[in-house]
Amino acid sequence: MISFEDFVLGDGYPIYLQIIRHIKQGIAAGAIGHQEEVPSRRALSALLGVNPNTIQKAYHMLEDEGIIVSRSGAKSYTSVDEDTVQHIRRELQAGDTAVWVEAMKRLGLSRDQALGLAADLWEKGQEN
Amino acid sequence: MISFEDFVLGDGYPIYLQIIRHIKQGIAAGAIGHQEEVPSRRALSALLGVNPNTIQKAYHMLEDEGIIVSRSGAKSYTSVDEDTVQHIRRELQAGDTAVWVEAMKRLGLSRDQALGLAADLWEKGQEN
DNA sequence: CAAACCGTATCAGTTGTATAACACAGTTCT
DNA sequence: AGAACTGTGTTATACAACTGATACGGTTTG
Repeated sequence: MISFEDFVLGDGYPIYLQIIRHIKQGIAAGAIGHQEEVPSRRALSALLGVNPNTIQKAYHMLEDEGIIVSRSGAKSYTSVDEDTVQHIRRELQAGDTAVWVEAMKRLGLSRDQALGLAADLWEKGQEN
Repeated sequence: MISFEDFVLGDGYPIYLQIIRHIKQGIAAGAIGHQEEVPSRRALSALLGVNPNTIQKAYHMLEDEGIIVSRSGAKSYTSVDEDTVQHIRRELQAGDTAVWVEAMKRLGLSRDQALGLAADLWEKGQEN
């Protein structure tokens, strides 16, 4: 069963996109595997305090990407082969990093200044 | 006069927040100084192809932060002392970097893996 | 079988963002 | 003084995101 323990609702960003991202992150990090049970729409909506429709929207889009398989009436499961994992991993890693690099460049930082700042902030948080 | 040449409207992110960010980035990078003229609401709305009310909302919030000074009827100017510049610089640099570091940690990357990925992507773009 | 769950669908309502069309008063400049 | 700008404010409209409530039929389990 996929866990939503460390999941906290962000501010302005659409909830359904946050959920999609959370699951993709879990897959990329290896915390979520193949044929793993997904929380039901109702259960997750109750846990997060959001509307079931919002969860449905997120799951539906994940199903369009082939990451989730749903059968009417039954529980939903993940469906991630090795190619999918690699694809998601590249998508998230390279995407986020490119955005950050662009932001740092626009702020006028040099490569080493930016990397130094990141290295400093890495230690401030816990773990890794 | 503040330039909006290299400014392109993004996809889903609110336009008024993009405008606020663009001006703050210019100040943090040193491209925008003190007592610099800000494009009029009407002129900028025509240039970007958005509604004047959207520009007004962005300028109004910048005025609340003390970054812009507006006198009814006259042109608007920036108002940024050294403390403000430092504050904005920290806000943008540390904020973006903290978000990126958190994302990389959640993806299961080590510090060196993340920094290596960033260093690679830094070269791919132009300049700096 | 029957209860309890599940996915799926529809409807109306609220909020935030953006558009559109104005109006009014203060300023700058010729 | 008068024209052309400026900032400011109002109202109505549109759309996407999210909420709230409800319903239907399929699956699972005791």
